[in-house]
Amino acid sequence: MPSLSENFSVREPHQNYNMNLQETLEKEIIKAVGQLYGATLETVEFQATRKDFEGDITVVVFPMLRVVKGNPVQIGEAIGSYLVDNVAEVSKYNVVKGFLNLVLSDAYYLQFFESVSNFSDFGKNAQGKDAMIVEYSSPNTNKPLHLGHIRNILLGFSVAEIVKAAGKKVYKTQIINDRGIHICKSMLAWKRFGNGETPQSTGIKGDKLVGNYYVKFDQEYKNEIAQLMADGKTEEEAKTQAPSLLEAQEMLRKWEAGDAETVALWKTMNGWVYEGFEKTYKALGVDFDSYYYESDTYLLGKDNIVEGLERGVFFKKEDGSVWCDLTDEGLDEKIVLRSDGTAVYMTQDIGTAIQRVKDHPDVSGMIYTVGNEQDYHFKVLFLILKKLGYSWAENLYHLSYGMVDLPSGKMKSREGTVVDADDLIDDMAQTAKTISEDLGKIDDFSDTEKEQLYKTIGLGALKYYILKVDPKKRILFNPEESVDFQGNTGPFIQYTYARIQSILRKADSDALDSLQIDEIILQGKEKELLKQLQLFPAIIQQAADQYSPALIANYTYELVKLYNSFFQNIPIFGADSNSEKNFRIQLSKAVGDVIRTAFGLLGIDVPERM
RNA sequence: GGCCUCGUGGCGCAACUGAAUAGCGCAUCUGAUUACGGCUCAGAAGGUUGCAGGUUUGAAUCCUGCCGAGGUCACCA
Repeated sequence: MPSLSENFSVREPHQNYNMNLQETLEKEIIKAVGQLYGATLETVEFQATRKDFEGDITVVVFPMLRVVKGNPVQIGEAIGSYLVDNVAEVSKYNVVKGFLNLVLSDAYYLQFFESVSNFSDFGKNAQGKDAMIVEYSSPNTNKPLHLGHIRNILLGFSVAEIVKAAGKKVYKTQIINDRGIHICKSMLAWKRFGNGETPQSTGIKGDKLVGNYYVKFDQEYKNEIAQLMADGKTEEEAKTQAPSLLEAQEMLRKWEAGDAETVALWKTMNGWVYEGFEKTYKALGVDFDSYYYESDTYLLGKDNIVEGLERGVFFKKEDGSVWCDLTDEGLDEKIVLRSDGTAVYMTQDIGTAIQRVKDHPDVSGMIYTVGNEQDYHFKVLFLILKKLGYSWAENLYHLSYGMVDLPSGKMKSREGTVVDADDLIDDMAQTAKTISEDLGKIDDFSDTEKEQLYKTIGLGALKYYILKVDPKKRILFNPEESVDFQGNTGPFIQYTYARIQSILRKADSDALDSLQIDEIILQGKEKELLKQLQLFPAIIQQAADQYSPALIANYTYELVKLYNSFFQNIPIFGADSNSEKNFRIQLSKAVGDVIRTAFGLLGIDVPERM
C-alpha cells in the first residue's frame, strides 16, 4: 500500500496542462498584491523549493518589500491563501521566513506527463529562420590532432547541437591553416628523407606521416643550429642561417609564386592530412557542413580595410600601415594592414567573417571555438566588426576554453608530451574493456558487439569528462578516473540508460501503449522525477544562451541520480496496481528518452545494453 | 608592469537571475552482507567558498584592494 500520509492528492478532473504555470502565477501574484495592498509589482522571483521544505515552487517575498511595506511572513500568507483560492494547480502553501512555498497538485504533474506523450523530442524547439555559424577544430596541417583539439572539437560540436536544439539553424565549419612555413617544413623533410613514402605504402595515417616529417625537420634544424654554433655563430645567427630553414623559406616563396611542383606536393601532403583528420573526426562522431582554407582566405579582408579607411573606421600612419583606434574602449591601437600593404591575422579574420555571411545570408551570428590564449584577439575582432557596422556583429561569441593539463604535467608539443587524439580514443576503449571484463556483465555479447560497446563507453567517458567542466576552467585530465562507472561520469549515465532499456524490454506492450494512470498517487520520488523532467526545456535554452554543455551534463546527472534512488526504493513491476506499474514504466521510458536527447546534445552515444 | 580568466572539504567538479542549513562523486571512517582487503548497501566525518573590506533584508555569486595560478600584451598565425 502506498503510504497515504505522505500524499495529499488524488486525481482531479482533467484540465489542459498549463505549460506556463510560472507566468500564470506571476500574473496572479501581481494581481493579488494589487488587490491586497494597492501596490504595483514589476516582477516576481521564483525558485525551486529546497528539498527540506514542503513544496514545489517558492516565491521569494523579500523583493516585494521594496513596493509593499510590511511583514514578509504576513504578506506571504496573504498571497499564498489567495493563490490556493484562485489557481487550480496550487493545492497548499506554507511560509518560512520570507519564502512562500507552493505545493502543486499531483494532477498538475500528471497532466504535464500525459501532455508530453513522447519525450524523445522533449525540450527541442522547431528550427527557426535564424542561423548561426559555429566554428571549431581549425587545426594546422603539419601535425596530428591532440587532446587540446579534442576539447575544442567536443565543445564546438556540442554547442552547435545545443544551439540547434534551441531552434536555430546551424552551420558547422572550420578554418584550416593549410598554408605557411610549417607545412613547407614537412614538405622539405619529406622530399629529403621520404623516398616517396605515402600513407598507402606505409600504412601510416596521413596526418601522422606528415607530422613525422615535421618532427624530422625540427631534428635536422636543431642539428644544424648546434653545428653552426660550434663553428662560432651566435644562437641568434644560427637560428636564422640554418640551411634547412632557408630552404623552407625558399619553398614558401615558390609556393606563393605558384610554382607547379611545389603546389602539387603541397596539395598531395595536405590531402594526406585531411584523410587522417577525417578518420579522427569520424571516430569522435563529429562533422562539418563546410570547410574554409587559409590558402583561399588569406588574401581576404584587404578590401574591407580600404572601405573602412574611407569611412573613417581606421586610420593610416605615416609609414602607410593601417590601424584601428580602440582606446575609447580601453584597448590599444590595433594594426590591420602592414606598411607594405599585406594582411595580418586580424585582416584575414575580418575578411573571413564577412565572407562567411555572404556565403550564408541567413546567418545572424557566429560562435568561434578557440582557446583562451586568443581572448584578446577576439575581443578586438568583434569590436572592429561592430565599428564596421555589420548587424550580425552584435551577435558574435568567442567560445573560449582553458588548457588541458595531464597528471604528468603540461602538454608541450615541443617536448613530445602531447597526448595524441587517436591514441587517446583507443586507450579509453581499452580501459573501458578492462573495467567491463572485470565486472563481467556482458559475457553474452559477440566480439564485435563488445568492441563496439567498449568504444561507446570509452568515448562516452572521455566526452562527458571534458564537457561537464565549465569551458573557462583548466582541466586536469586523468584518464583512469574518467572511465570510472561510478559517480558523475559518462558510463554511469550510459549504464542507467541501458538498464532502462532492459526494463522496457521486459515490460509488456500494453504498458507502453497507453498511460492508464487513473487513480494513482504520486510517491515523493516520482513527483521529484517529474519535476526534474519538466525542467529540461529550460535547461536546453539556458545552455544555448550560455553556450554551456556543462549545464546539460550536470542536469542529466541529477536526473539519473534521482532515477536511481527511485529505482532502488520503488518496485517497477511489483507495483500495487496496474496503473502504478504502467506509470513507472512510462516514467522510466521518459527518463531514458531525456537521457538520450541530452547525450545527443553532448555528442555521446547511449548503448541499448551494457 | 597593464589587461583578461580562474581560486569552493584531501582530490575532481556543482550551485539557474544575489537568497533558506553551499551540493555531488571519488578517497576516508563505521556498520551490514560476503569462501574474497573486491562488488553492493546503510550511515558518519570532513567548509570562515584564497585573504581583507564594501553594497544589500540577504553574497561563493556584485564592487574595491591584496595574494596565488594561468593567459595575453608582434607589421606571427
